[in-house]
Amino acid sequence: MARPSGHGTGFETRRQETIDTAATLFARRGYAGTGIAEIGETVGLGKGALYYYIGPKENLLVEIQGRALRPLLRSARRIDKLDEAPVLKLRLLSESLLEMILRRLDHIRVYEHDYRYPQGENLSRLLRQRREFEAIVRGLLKSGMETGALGQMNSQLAVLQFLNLHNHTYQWGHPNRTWDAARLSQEYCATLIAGLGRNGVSLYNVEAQVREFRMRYDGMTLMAHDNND
Amino acid sequence: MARPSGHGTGFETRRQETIDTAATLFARRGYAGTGIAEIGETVGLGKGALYYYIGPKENLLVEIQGRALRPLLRSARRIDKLDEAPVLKLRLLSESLLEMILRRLDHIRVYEHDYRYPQGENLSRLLRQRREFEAIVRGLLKSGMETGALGQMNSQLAVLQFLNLHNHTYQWGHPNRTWDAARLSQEYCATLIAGLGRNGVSLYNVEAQVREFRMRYDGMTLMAHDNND
Amino acid sequence: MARPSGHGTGFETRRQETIDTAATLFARRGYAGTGIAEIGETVGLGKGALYYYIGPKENLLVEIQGRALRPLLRSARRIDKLDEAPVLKLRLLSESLLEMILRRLDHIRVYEHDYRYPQGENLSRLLRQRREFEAIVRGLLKSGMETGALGQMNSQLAVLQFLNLHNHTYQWGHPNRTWDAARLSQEYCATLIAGLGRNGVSLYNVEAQVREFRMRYDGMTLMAHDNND
Amino acid sequence: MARPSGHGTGFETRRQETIDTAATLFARRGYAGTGIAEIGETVGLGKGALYYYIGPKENLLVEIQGRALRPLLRSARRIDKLDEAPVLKLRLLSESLLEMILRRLDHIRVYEHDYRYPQGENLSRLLRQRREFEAIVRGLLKSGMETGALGQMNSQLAVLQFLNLHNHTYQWGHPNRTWDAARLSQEYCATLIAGLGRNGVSLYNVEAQVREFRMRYDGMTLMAHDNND
DNA sequence: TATGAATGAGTCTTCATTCAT
DNA sequence: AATGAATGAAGACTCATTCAT
Repeated sequence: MARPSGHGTGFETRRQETIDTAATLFARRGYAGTGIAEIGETVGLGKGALYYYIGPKENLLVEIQGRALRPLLRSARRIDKLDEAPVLKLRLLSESLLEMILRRLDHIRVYEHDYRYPQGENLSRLLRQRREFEAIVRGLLKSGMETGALGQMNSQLAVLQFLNLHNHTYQWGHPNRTWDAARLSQEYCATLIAGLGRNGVSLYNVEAQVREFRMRYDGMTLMAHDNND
Repeated sequence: MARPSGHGTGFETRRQETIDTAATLFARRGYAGTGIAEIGETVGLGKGALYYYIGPKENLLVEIQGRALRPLLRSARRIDKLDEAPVLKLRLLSESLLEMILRRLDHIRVYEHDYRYPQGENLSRLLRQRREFEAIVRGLLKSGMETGALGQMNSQLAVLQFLNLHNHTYQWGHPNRTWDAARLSQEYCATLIAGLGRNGVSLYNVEAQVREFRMRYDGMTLMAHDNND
Repeated sequence: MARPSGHGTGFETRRQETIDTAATLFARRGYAGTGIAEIGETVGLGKGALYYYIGPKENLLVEIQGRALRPLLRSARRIDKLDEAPVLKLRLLSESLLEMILRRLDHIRVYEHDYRYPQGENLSRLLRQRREFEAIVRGLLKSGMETGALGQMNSQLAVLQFLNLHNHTYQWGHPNRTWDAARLSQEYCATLIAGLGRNGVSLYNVEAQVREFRMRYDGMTLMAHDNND
Repeated sequence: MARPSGHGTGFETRRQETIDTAATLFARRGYAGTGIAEIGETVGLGKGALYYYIGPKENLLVEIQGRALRPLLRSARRIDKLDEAPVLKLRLLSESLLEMILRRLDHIRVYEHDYRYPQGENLSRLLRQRREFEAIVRGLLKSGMETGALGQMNSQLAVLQFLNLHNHTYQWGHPNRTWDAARLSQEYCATLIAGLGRNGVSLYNVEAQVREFRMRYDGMTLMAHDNND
């Protein structure tokens, strides 16, 4: 936990490399099924050094889950605040979520499978973040219904379908998959809008909105990337 | 595997109880995170006795996965052979799948999370069954498209959405949930039919078909229950 | 130990069969490496029944060692009492010993390898018998030297060579071996007589004595066989 | 097998000490009858540390057997290549073998009793080495017969007697025994030469050869000692 | 006579973690 | 910044033994 104050240049780099490796291995064999020694060998560090960089094993899990959830929440909040039509925001959120899932397949898999292991504050932080994300999705869906773009329905049922459709994608995705985040988002949202809407809101309608939005905010990225996640 | 020939009356009962317990514990803490000793304590058997009933730990996993997959495949095959409209069959399959998921939440969770642990023949059997189930779903979706009930689309993308929507439900379901399998199936299928269809195939249409089918085959159960699953 | 008094007809038969089986298995995988369960399966008895016939595992070892040592001692004593030339008696003892070794390869191997396992009275009886056998050999060797048939030498050294030569044979013998006990005995004794003697006592001399002895005591068996060993 | 690359100074020392201890214990109670825990306690290492030094239990057996067989084979090969009379070479080999047996009684006992336990490559290497040693002995015996120093006889029978006489010595030897390797070798070879020879080749002949050889190759050691065995 | 069920100590092995250096 | 050494609890699994029936 409390790391010694001063660290050399390479420290953070090494640390992040180690977390990367752990994510790959945890995804492959599960958190409980992966040994600290294996991680050490893969990154080329002795067991002692591992503890210098990471501390106890659970930290790895916390970091991995944080890497998935933190940027996701950040972009969800950013999108939520946009002054756009709810369905458009849903569509943007969907793509953002799928980008994360496809880009960090390992992390998501670990997050989905091994979220039972953290304990105490780590666990409650995790659940808090998860709930906030869901709340944003629920809010957008409700707004969509209020504007009439989506048909009236139990909002929890709507959230359920939105998240099922998106989150389970990690079970299928391969990095070199045919479909990228944009395409999948388009498909999923088309299904959800037409399906939940049941009133003929055109797919092309939303996609047109998306294109128009992108022109306005050219270059703006809704996903948080790289080093600051 | 080859259990010693003769066994008393209580043997199979005890054995099934033990598998039940294991399913609960595995669902809670994961396969790798649950100790044999813990299972023993919970069912009230010493480590030795556990091995008498079950053999190696992996057997528990195999049994649990079998309990989920075997009856699922059985009802999928049965539904597939019916001489009915593809979309109706999809709706029946959906309900059958959700029934299993809700009735055996523990088993499904174990199946989804710990399917990497079995090895050799156990693993390949698992994958074979999984693929067969998917193939049936894909077949029905294609037929649905051919009859025009569903819009034309990449069939893999359709399978993906069908399974995501259904399978991820285990992450939400509680036994005392508001929604039962019938209700969820109705919702999911409405979404998929309208969403994948994109052409106004009426929801009520399918549900009417379902009601009519149930009248004809009154009492017939498509889910395999009880002792033979 | 204290077996219930009355036993059915088959009891002793079954018991001996079980010991046979144990000897085979112990020879193959060692005493410590062979499980009670394995023995039970091989003879077709449940674990409970095994205890009815045999009692604790160590009994098997004691029985097996007894089966090897008891008849050996009996014939050694019988030969020792004969009123014949010492070297002839050595030759007869040699053949008797080799017969036992070749006929009961399993038992001898168990006896040689696993004699450390018995404890207490079992162990001391074993050692007592072993010493008696050696004493007889030593006595005969000494007499042979006194009569001048063998050269003078340290008698312990002579015993050592006699027993090494014979006892180690179990490591080589196969049931269908080219050489039978008579042939091996002839060879070994030729070596020992000429070797220990170092004075030209002819091999043929002894073998002639053997032939002549056999004529006189035609049909008499020096080895104790079968059920009474 | 593949030990992690870097190891401190004490590592190999500790490791060898552990193997020493294991040899003593295995000799006393057998491989299968000796627990890892017992070895640990005796050397003063926890179970974990034991695995750090040795790895799986079988490694101990392999090391012990190697310690006996490797130097034996090395000196056998060296002796075999000498340009001396076959019977002299046999006599040198005999002493070399007895030196090993008396110096490493524990190891030899383990080697003779527990050679069934290694598996796979370990087992086949063992058997290969054993056969090579026998082949050298057989070769020397045959040469001895060809030169007329030994009488004609079945060579397998000669090997049998040579090895029986030598190898079984481990059952008798104590470190503080009256007879050392040189004396025993002299005795055994005298017996074998006269016994197998049956033609009056003088014992003193060979011993004279030995003395003369030792003068020529003064200080040369045929046994491999120390750290490199 | 024989069995099925149960036990619990014991088997070898692995693991996360610590710490002196 | 990193390592080699050590620990000890826990891992899965086996085994000889017992006993009610």
